[in-house]
Formats: sequence, C-alpha cells, structure tokens
Amino acid sequence: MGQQKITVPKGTKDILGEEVVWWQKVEEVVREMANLFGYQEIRTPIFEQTELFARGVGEETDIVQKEMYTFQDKGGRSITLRPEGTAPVMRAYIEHGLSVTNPRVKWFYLGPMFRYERPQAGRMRQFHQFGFEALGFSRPAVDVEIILVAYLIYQELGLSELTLELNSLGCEKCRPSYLSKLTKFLEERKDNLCANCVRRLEKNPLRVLDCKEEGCQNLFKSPSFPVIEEYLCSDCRNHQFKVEAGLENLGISYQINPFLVRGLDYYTKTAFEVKTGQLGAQDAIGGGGRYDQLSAALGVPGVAGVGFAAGIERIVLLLEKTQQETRPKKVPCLYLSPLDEEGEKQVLRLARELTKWRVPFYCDFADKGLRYHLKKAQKSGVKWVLMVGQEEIERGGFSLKNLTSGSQVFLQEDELLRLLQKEKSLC
RNA sequence: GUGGAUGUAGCUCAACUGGUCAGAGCACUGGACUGUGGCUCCAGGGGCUGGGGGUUCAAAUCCCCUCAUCCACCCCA
Repeated sequence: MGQQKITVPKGTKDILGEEVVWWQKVEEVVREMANLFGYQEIRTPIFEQTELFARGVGEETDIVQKEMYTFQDKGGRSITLRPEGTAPVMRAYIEHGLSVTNPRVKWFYLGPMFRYERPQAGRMRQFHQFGFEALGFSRPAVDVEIILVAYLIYQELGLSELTLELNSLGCEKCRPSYLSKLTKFLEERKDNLCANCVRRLEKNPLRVLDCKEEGCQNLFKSPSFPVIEEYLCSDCRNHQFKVEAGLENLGISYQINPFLVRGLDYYTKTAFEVKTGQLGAQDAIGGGGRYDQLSAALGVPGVAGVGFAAGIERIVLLLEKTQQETRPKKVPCLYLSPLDEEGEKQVLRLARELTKWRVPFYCDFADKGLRYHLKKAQKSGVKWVLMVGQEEIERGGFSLKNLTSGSQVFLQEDELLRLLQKEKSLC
C-alpha cells in the first residue's frame, strides 16, 4: 500500500512563482492608497467567537447558515474562522473603547478569510480580502471617499471595464415599510416565483431581488413592482442623493441597480458592488456600503460605519487575464557566481557589503562551472554577473560582466561598489 | 448542498473500434564546450495512466465507487 500523496486542502492553494508577484503588486497598491488617504492598518485575529458573526453578519445569511468554519476549541468555546472582515473590525472598535476615546477612525486590513463553499474559479475556501472601513462617520462624503479609494486602487492596478453598481437599502426607519410592501406584492404573486424565492420570501424577502430566474425577473419588470428608491425616508433619500452627487463631482460613473442587495444583513443606506464581465459567474471583485446598524447588533448602538472589501484572488485573475504584458518582474541587479570554495567566501563577504549599499543581488552557490552560471544568469534576466574564482582572487578583484552588452571589466572592490551604486537604479 | 464535464511525465498534449515494453514537445540533468551566456547536436532521468474495485485471455481505453479540478446553480470576494 503506497503512501497517499499530501496535497493542499480542498479550496486552498499555494501562491508562488509569477503569481506571487501579482499579489505583492496588489498589496503594494493597497498599502500605498491607505497611506495616502490616512487609513491605518488593523490586524484582527483569524478566528473569533462564533457569536460575533452570528450576531454581526446576521443569523439568516448564507454565510452564517452554511458557510462558516466553526469548531469547538479544547476549552469548549465555539470558534469561527473569520468569513469576512467588517464584524471583527467593529468588535475591535468597541472592545478598545474607541467610541469614547477616539470615535472617528479609518482603518484598512488585508488577509485571509474562510468560507466553506464548493470551490470554483475565483471562489476559494481560504480566500483573501483587503478592506477599508471608516467608523464613526455618518456624512455621505465618507461613502464617496470609500468608493473613491476603491476606484483609485482598481485604476492604479490598470483595471478598466469595471462597472460600479449602486443602491440604497434604506435604514431601520424606512426599510420595514418597504419590506412589507415588497412582501405583500410577492405574496400575491407567489405562484410566479421560483421555489428558491418562495423560501426567501419567508426568511429574507430582500434577497428575492437578487434572483436571476426568468419568472421572477418578469415580476420585477411589472409597473406596479415596488422599487426601494420610492420608499426611502427623507434622510436616506437625501443621503443617497448626496452620494450620487459626490460621485458625479469626481467623474466616477455608476449604475443605479435597485436590485442590488448584499449578502450580509448589516448594510443600511449605501450599498455598492464593483463587477467585471471577464470572470464568469464570480463577477464581483469588490463591494461594500454603509452599516450603521452593525454596532447595535454587537450591543453598542449608534456607531456609524462605511467600508468596502475586495477579493485579491479575483483581482489577480483579472490582472493575469488582461495585464500579461505589464506583469511586474522581480529581477536582482547583480548575479554573484562563485566558481570555487574561495570564491564562495569572497561572495559572502561581498554580500554583506552590497546590503550596505542597498544593491539587490542573488548568490548562486551551485557547484558548477562558469558556463552554467552564465546560462542561469542569462535566463534570470539579470544585467550584471560577478564572477569570483581563483583567477580573481589571485589578482585581488572581481570580474564583472554586462550581459546586455557582453562587455567585461576587472574591478577592485571599491570601484565595483561605486559602479553598482550608480547602476542599481537602472536595474 | 445540486447538476454537468474532465483527470495520462513538473507543464501542454498523443496512444485507430479494449491488443506488443504508454509516446512527443517544452522543462530538467549530463556531455560535445576543463573559466565565458543566448544557437545547435547527442545522451539521460523521470509515469502503479488521480485512487480503489469489477468485466475480460487482455484495460489508459468499458462498468461501479471514491477523490480532485473546472463549469453552472446557489452565494458572494
């Protein structure tokens, strides 16, 4: 009986090689934008008490009903691997007393999330999100800022042909009356709804709006179908108007989608999603909105909040699909080729000097001849190769070859370091 | 969780209706070329054909189960 091959768990993957360079690029852009807008990083635990998500995300959501990685730890506590980032951020805000000491904060995060789902391209059980959250702000200008940050990140990554869909989900004052109108309308036409929607109607009628079945879609087109926009209270209507005006002011185009509802219960007022046409069924590459009711669900009413999160896997898929030619490369400036044991000593000593000058290099300690080293260096795309063997040691210096021009010089260490110092910006 | 498609070398793919030791390209290793790269030529390593069971004289090929991947539903990032 042969040993079974050990592979990654279902729905997870290793990120390596050329792909990891894209990940680094995304993370770099995210951190840069956070820095420019003054959002501080927050790192919350990978797992939380199950109760946080049950109450924060909403008992009726798919996430809580069937997608959570929940287990008992050895102390009998119910623990859940975080399925999303907003509830933990709000938990941290409350836990650290910020509502009293520093009620308005802007945070961003970056890291793995976990949902137990059937894997598919762009849908992993361990997936990664970055997110931006502004807590304690109720002005619509902050909704606009959050969308602007998302917009600029996608732009910086060179992603175009994205659509921004926008809706308002109302608030605790106006949503109930809309819900009863919607429920009434749907109840009266129950026969035309698909089986799924009949079930949704009982549990969470708002989700019916998300249905793509033809029969349900036809209902939505009916002139008497209640559209949420018409039921918003003046506060929500006003808020939505200002968000739209703010986006127009920035030249960010959007589409109002009255059927956009989000899968998490905590959203109020603004909800948005960023979609692409190039990823098949998993077309949402980012989304967010306002969640003024989340803090109340966690026991501290009255903390406003707005944020967005984006999936790094999906962004990388898009980048690989559309940006092949601009894929960032990681090539060192200098390739160090020791040709014998003495050469290795010299190379290691030189490596320490090179770090002082901040010259990026790669040491290849393969026990091979010069031909091998040059071939490898050539393949790596590096410009400069430094050769150190008996010949160089006897003459007390280094042979430096330029692989693009083919020319080669013999240099003393101080000359070498000075040259590389100048050259490193060109590598 | 439901439905469909696909699993052959590290990668991309061959192997007529079941029929001699499962092949090629790329990649890798060694050599031609002992300290000077890209090219060329030669040689080599690699596979329980995803796993298990069955049918058959004979299975990569047919049947069943299982696992994995992909696609769709669902849901979202």
